[in-house]
Amino acid sequence: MQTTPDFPQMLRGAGLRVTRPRLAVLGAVHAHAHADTDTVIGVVRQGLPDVSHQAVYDVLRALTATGLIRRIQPSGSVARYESRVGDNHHHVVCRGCGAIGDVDCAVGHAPCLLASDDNGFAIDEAEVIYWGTCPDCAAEAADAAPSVDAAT
Amino acid sequence: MQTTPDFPQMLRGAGLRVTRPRLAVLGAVHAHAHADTDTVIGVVRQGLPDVSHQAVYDVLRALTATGLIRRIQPSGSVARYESRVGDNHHHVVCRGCGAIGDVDCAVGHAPCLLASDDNGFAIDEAEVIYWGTCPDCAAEAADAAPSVDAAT
DNA sequence: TAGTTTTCTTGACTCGTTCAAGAATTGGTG
DNA sequence: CACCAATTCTTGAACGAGTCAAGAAAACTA
Repeated sequence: MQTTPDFPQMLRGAGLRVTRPRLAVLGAVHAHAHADTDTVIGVVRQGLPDVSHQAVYDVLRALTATGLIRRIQPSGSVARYESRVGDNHHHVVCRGCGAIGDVDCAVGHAPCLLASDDNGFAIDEAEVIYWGTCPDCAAEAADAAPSVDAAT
Repeated sequence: MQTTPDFPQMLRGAGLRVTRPRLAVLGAVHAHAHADTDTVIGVVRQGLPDVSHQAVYDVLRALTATGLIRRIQPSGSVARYESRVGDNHHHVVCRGCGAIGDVDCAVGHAPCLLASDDNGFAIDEAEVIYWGTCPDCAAEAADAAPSVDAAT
């Protein structure tokens, strides 16, 4: 675990100018996995109170385009960002609260890249989303309905 | 291939009232796979010109909730609907034009349901989206840049 | 340090979708 | 066949994430 990623170096390496908003956004995404845009704006403004939301949108797009961060967006959710890139991992999403967790690729390396019939598409990535219920929501549901009977 | 699915029967079976907007929406989704809401509205209005967009939204939600149709929404796309349900198939999405194709589950039956580490989530579905380039967009790209050189 | 280009600020705006209240329709019952 | 209650549809407004556009500010280059 790198305790202090060299953000300026990362930006330069991606061909991007090093600016304070960009450092702040990059830092925010590294510190808060799966944060949505609003959360990123909030975190960024803790250090740079006057950053415009537009700047954050621009930066997030630039970072995503250069591969420094990854954008994920499960159905029914707003855009979220994470700093784990290049390792082809996937996500579990809770149907109840929308919580997201990381999941390493299940079947070895790049299993799903082999579709049974690719319709002539040139496939370059397989994105997997596991839908389910997180422990918290499961406990809540069990609490509300402990079992089939036992209700007044 | 069923040429004439019994839509009224399907609605009743799902515990829904049989109304003209619902029959029209169900028919539209069956006739146009992966259509977005706007397309569905357009198709529905060919037969029922005065249906409100709100009714279509309501019906699509009701049909999705009862499992008669499925809603898919790749990142950066609006909501789309399809009538293939219950067979756990997946999708290829073109990065260029957003075209969607169906893909049968690659590794047997329910492969991806086994995540390497489920974070304590109770997983009930694995959704796979293959990202790539459709034949049309590939041809267009090849046309614009036939090879590395050969440009003036 | 000056110049050029990229990036950020400000403010308005779009689009898909949802909310709310009342009118119309459906399916069941006498 | 007529009536009733519940559901569904119409109308019209509203919301929120994200985008567009123009000018000011900052970052790299020489």
